[in-house]
Amino acid sequence: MNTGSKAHEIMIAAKKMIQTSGYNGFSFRDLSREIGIKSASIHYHFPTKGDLAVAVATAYREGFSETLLDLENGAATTQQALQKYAALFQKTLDTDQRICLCGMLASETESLPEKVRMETIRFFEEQEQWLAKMLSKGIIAGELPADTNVTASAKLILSTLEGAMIIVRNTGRRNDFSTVSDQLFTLISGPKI
Amino acid sequence: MNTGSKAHEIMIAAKKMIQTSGYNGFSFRDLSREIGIKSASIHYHFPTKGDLAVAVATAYREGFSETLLDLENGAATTQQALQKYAALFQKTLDTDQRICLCGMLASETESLPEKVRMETIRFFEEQEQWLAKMLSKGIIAGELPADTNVTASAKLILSTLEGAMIIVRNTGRRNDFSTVSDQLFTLISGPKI
DNA sequence: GTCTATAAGATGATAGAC
DNA sequence: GTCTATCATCTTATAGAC
Repeated sequence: MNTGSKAHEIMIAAKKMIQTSGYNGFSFRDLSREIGIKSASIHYHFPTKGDLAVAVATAYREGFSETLLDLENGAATTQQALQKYAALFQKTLDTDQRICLCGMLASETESLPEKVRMETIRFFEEQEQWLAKMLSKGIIAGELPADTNVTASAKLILSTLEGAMIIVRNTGRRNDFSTVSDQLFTLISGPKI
Repeated sequence: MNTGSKAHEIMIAAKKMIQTSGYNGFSFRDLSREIGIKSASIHYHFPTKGDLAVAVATAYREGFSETLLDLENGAATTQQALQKYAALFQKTLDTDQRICLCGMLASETESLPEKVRMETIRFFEEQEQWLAKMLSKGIIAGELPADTNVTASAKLILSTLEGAMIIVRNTGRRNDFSTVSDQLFTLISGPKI
C-alpha cells in the first residue's frame, strides 16, 4: 500500500498485535498509542483495517519465503533443514511469546476480509510446498524412508507446528513445543537401522 | 452460573459463536439477536462476558470428558478409539464448519479472562491424559511399538488435530483433515510386520 | 503526512420498572 | 426474568485544517 518508513513501522506494530491478540483483538487506536501517531494518520497509510492486515500478511508470507530459501541452501541435511524450520516457530514462541501470524489469522477466518484470508491460504500452500520439497530431497538422500508420503507429511508437519504453538502459548508449558516437534520428526524419520 | 433452560440456550449460542468467530468476535448483542432476548437479559444470567465464556468452556470440557469415557469403553481396539477420537474433530469441522472451542480460545489466550484460560488449560490436560492412557493400552495390546513415547505422542496428536482444524477451515480443503490425521496415525502405529 | 474534529454505530455493563 | 433506558467508552472511518 505504501513503502514509506512510517508505513513500515505501522506494519511492524500491527504484525505484533495480530500475533498477540488477533485481527479482532487490536484497533487502530491501540496502534496509535504504541506508535505515537494519531489513528487518523494510520488511515492515511492504510485506508482500512483490512488493507493493513493484507499488507502485513503479504509481507509475512514473502519474508518467510525468503527465509525458507536461505534455510534450504544453508542446511547440510534434510533433517537439519526441518529442525531449523521448527526452530523458527519455536523462537517466535519462546522469545516473543507470539504465534504464527497466519495461524492466528486462520483461526479467525470467519471474521476476516476475503483478501486477508486469501493471503493466509497462500502462506499455507507455500509452506506445504517447501516442506514437501525438503522431504523429497530427504528421500533421495536416503535420510527418509522411500515410501514416505511427502504431501501428507508436509501437511502433517505444518498442522502440528501451528497447533503446538497455539496450545503451548496457552498452557505456558514451553518444553512441550520441542517435545511435540521432536516426536514428530522422530516418527517421520522412520526406523533406525 | 445458572442451570435454567434460558441460560442453557444462551450457552449453546455462545459456544457456536466462539467456535466460529472467537471470544473477541462475538458480542452480547449478537447473542441477543440470535436468541431473541435483550442483551440486558443475558447479563442477568451471566453478569460478564467472562462469566459466560467460563460456563461455556467448562461445559465443553466436561461434555468432552464424558464422550471420551464412552469412546474408551465402546471401542474394540486402541486404533479404533483413536480413529473415533479424530472423527469427533472432523465432524465438528465438516458438518458445522467450526473448530474446537478450546483451540479457538487458546489462540486468543492473551485477551482472555484468566478463569477462561484456566479452563482451556485443563481441557488440554484432560485430552492429553486420555490420549496417553489409550496409547498405553495400545502398547499393552501389542497394537503399538513397545518403545512408543506415550506422553509425547499424546501431545503430538492433540497439537496436530487442533492445528489441522484451524488450517483446513481456513483453506477449505476438507480432505486435508483426514490426510493429516491418517498420516499421523500411520506413523504412530509403527512399521507393519 | 499528521493533526483536530467528528460522525455513526458497537460494546460491556448497570439501574430500575414491570 | 425480561424489559427500557442509559452509560462511558471504543471502533472504524472521513473531512478538512496545517
